Formats: sequence, C-alpha cells, structure tokens
Amino acid sequence: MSTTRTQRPSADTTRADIMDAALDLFSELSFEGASTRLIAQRAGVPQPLLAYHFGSKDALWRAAVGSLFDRLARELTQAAQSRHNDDVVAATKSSIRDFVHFSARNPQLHRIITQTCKTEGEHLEWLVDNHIRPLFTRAVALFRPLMAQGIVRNIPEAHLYYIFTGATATMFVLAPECRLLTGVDPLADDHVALHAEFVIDTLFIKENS
Amino acid sequence: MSTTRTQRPSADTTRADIMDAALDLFSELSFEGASTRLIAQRAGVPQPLLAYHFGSKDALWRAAVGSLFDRLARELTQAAQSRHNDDVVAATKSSIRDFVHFSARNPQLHRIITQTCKTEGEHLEWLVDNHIRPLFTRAVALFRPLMAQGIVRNIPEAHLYYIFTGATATMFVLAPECRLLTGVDPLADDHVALHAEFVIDTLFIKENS
DNA sequence: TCAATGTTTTATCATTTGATAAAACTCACG
DNA sequence: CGTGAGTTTTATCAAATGATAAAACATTGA
Repeated sequence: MSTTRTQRPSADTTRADIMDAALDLFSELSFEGASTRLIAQRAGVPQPLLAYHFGSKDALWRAAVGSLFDRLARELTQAAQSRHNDDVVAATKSSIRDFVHFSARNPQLHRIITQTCKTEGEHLEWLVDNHIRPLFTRAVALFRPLMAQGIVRNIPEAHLYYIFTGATATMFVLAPECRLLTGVDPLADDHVALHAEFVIDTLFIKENS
Repeated sequence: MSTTRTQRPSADTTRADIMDAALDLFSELSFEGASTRLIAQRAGVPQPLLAYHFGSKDALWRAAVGSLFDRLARELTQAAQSRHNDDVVAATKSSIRDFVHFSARNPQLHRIITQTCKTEGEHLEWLVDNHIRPLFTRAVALFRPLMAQGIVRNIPEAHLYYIFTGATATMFVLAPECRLLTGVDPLADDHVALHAEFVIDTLFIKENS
C-alpha cells in the first residue's frame, strides 16, 4: 500500500519459501548434502533462482540460519517480557519451558548447530560470533542467580550450558531414531511438555521429599 | 604364522587406516561431505583402493561405523566385568564414567549418531537395528533398578535415555564450539572427569545435604 | 500503451563426485 | 628363480554439483 514497497508482489515470498526449504534440507542433509537443486525443487522454483536471490549457496545458508536464530531470540524475549512480574524461580522455569518448546517445534535449530559446530571452519566462527554467543550469555544469566541461591545445581558455566542444551535438544534432534527405538514420537505436544518438566527436575535441586 | 593367513602382509593394516580416516571424516563432514578422495588422502592411499577393500562408499561407512560401536560395546563390557563385585550404586556410577570417557575420547561416535539419526533412511534403520538398540537396552537395564529404589530420578525410559546421552555427549560433540565460546577444551582429561561427575549429580537424587 | 525495472526461466559451463577397467607391483610358495 | 593370487596404482567414465549468461516474463509508473 505505502509508496515505498509498491513493487515486489511475490519476491520476498519466494525468498521466504526458499529459506524454509533450505532450513529443512540443510538441517537434515547437512550443508554439502543438501544440493541447490533439491532445495529449489522443495521450494517449487528453478535452481538458478537461489543464486539470484542470495548470491551463493553459502549466503543462502547464512540467511536461512540467521532468520531461525533471530526468531528464537525474538520469541524467547517476547515470552519472558509477557511475565516479568513472576517470581524468579517461576520465571526461570517458564523460560526453560519456552526453550524446550521452541527446540521441539524447530528441530532444525539444534540439528544445524550440531552439524556446524562439530567442525572448525568459517561457518562455525560465523555462527558462534553472530548467534550462539548471545544465546550462551542469555542462558548463563538465566541460571546464575539461582545457582547462587542453591536452587539450581552449582555447575561451571560451560558444563551447565551443554548439559542443559544437550538434555533439552537431543531427543528432538534424534526424533526419527526415537520413534524407531522407543515407539514414542517426541515431537508430540504431550511429550514435549513432559520433557520440559524432566529437564527442570534434572537441573533444579529437589526441595520437598 | 599359521598357514591360513600367511598372506596379507599389510592389507588389513591398510583397511584399518582407511576405516580410521573414514570415521574422522564421516563424523566431521557427514556422509555426503566426506569425499572418497579426501578419505583416501588422509589414509595415504589412492582413491580406488577404498572400492577395492570395501566395495562402495556405503559399505565403507558401515564397516567403519560398525567397528566403532563394536569397540564401545567391548570396552563397556570389559570395564564392567572387571568390577562386578562392587555394590550396585558404585558400579552404576562407574559405568556412567566409562561411557562419558569413551564419548570424550571418541567424539566421532555421537557425531555419527546425530548425523545419521536425524533423518529417516537406510543408514538410520541399519544403525538402530544393529548398534543403537543394544546400547539403549543396556542403558535402560543400567538405570532401571536404581530408579525403582528411588536413587536415580524416575523418568520414562525414552526421556531418560536422551537426557542422559544428550547431557553426556553434547559438550564433546561440539568441542570446537565449546573452545571458541568458553575457552574451555572439553576433551582435556580433567574436564572429562568433571563432566562425568556433573552428569551423575544430575541423574542421581542427592541424599546428604 | 510503452519503456524500464525487477523477477523468473531456460540452457549451459567447469569441477567434483563415486565407480570401474586395466596395468603394475609384491611376495609367499613350488 | 618364476608363477600366481592378492594388493596397489594409474587412467578414465558418467552423473551430479554450484554457478553464470542470456532470454522470457511480469508489473509498475509515465
């Protein structure tokens, strides 16, 4: 409607479709395994359109991954703000639940983290500098006060971060394995909610009983 | 020495070198990302030798991955047998330490699990049927008696398995990220030992204090 | 309506991929 | 010796990959 963006009737819709397809395929097949032709096919566009919109496969990866991390940061912040008057313990538990739920509904996130961060290289450095370090800082800030009060287990930052994220995400990352192995679909709503409580149980020191 | 295997002066050494190189590269770059030429180069052999010894890239993957899981099963069993007269709680904690240490010294294991088991396909089915299900059964058998006694947190099998393995392995799988993010090298002996105790703390219900 | 801009499509390139064929080599055994 | 099975090396193939050039197609604004 406004004069500044009268053009582009469907161009950024196309961009979004391509990024969605790219996220799915990058996260499942890894960067090298997801060919630009396959991504294009899933997005329903011809292959050279990816280069037109993003310049290169590498730039597409950064755009798609960046948008996912941005969405995570945005949703966590919004949810936390919407209950800033709860007490600290309840607010922390709610934030953990938010993270668990986002991890379940977007298993691409931790799949891409794992695939990228297990190998040194430019992708790793870009991801850590631009997206993972803020997440780490946020997680540490979330737990530190409760650790000081003896409510959460007192564990060094690095260990706590990986125990927390590993305990949270692994079941969702390996959802196909979990179905085959246990018959349980970990992405079903009830299992996600249960999993969040188990993660909380695991990190918080039990008071009663 | 014996007449049956007088031949093969270095053939199975070559096979072992190739499998070692393949494990490193498959685990870091994923199946598609690790080219047969790169694997051959790291093993110090020409590329067609892989096909000669293993038939195909797929068969090489199965051989290499299978040997790693076999080694895991063997080492866990041996270590457990060597202390079968400990009490149950101490023996369980020792088995957890064994698993944590193996995961740290062989990060390829969980890197390959993650890379394989996040996507449906023949590799997933082969891995679950041949190697992961026995591991799962073993883990469940390890924890079940202590859960019944109220010593370990009472959590459904599937959730417990992924909280345990995720909490254990993630820091080692993402070792390059961890170094960049925290400055800590999680594969250093002291951090591995610490991590094992934190995982145990996390799963066992605290008694004293 | 027409030109111009932004977008989509078609055709094609050089490189890399996993695999195969065939030649060269090694070495235990007769 | 020297022959023959087992192993390594060299040369090469068809298919797939990421990228580019250029043509075709809209849609907007004059």
